[in-house]
Amino acid sequence: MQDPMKLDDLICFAVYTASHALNRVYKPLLDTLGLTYPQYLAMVALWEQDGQTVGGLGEKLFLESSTLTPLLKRLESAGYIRRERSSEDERVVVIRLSEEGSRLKEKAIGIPGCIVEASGRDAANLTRLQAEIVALREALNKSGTHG
Amino acid sequence: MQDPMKLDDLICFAVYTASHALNRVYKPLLDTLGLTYPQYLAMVALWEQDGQTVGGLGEKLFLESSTLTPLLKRLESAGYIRRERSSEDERVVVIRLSEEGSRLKEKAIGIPGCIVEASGRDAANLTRLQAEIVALREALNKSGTHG
DNA sequence: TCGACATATATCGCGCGATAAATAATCGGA
DNA sequence: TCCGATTATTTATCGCGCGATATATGTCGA
Repeated sequence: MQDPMKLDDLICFAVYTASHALNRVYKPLLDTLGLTYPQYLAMVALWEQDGQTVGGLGEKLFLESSTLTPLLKRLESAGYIRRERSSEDERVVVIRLSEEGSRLKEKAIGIPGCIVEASGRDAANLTRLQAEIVALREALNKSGTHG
Repeated sequence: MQDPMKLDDLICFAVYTASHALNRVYKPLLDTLGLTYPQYLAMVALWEQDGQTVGGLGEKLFLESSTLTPLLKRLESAGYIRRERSSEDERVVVIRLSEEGSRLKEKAIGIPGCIVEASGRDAANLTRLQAEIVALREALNKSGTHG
């Protein structure tokens, strides 16, 4: 039997380094928008559906509110979003895109295409891989909650 | 044509969240070893081949010396490694496992199996996915160096 | 042998991300 | 009305990751 502890055979190492590689491709693109990678993902979530709550965003992005709150504050001080307490339920904070935040989507619209190109694969191939990675994520998340 | 800006369709989002999911599975396991995730990967690289240089490790792990040096210093102060300047070339720093660092492998040996189990897949399936993710990483890295 | 350039690592500064734990405010039901 | 649950914020801590720069050493050629 082979050594189970080979770096290049670890799925975690593959994902870890792929994540960095993606980050490096994204960085120059996101720099022009003044966004970090997680901030970009939060903006994508908001472009998709404006007016989400902090908790709702956290569920989508798999982030805790203690991570999200400072991140959202940075987006607010950058002028891309507003944070408003809901009048119906004062515990809840609703995130709304500002004009500038909405407009930013136009500048970002080409980014996913750049990534597809950099991946050197066609869209269908990438979609299939993406679905497999999501399945892995789901299995891992499930294993955590079960014990 | 569909909106290219859907969160759940972005490969980057899949990788980003899968990386987090992995991290959460690893965390309790690594806590018992006193290692962080990147530190664990550095140790795996060293268990595989002791006596590597800082630069060599950086190439394997895709990390700059400005990231690696502090990380290795933390491993050194934890007592897992030693950092020794090469006598042949005084510019080079060679990393060697301490006794304790070598022994740590025994405590870590079960971890990859835990991850496989948490993934809910058989080893062959996981190996195939892992290879695909590596291929993605390689393509992305290549795209960066080419321009 | 000297000087210019290359290489290997370290240092510094920066900001962010992530977590845990404590706090506060609010909601809703018994 | 009170108590547990929910939602978000705050605080403190830590490490990662990068770019730019510094330092020391090595190398090669004139």
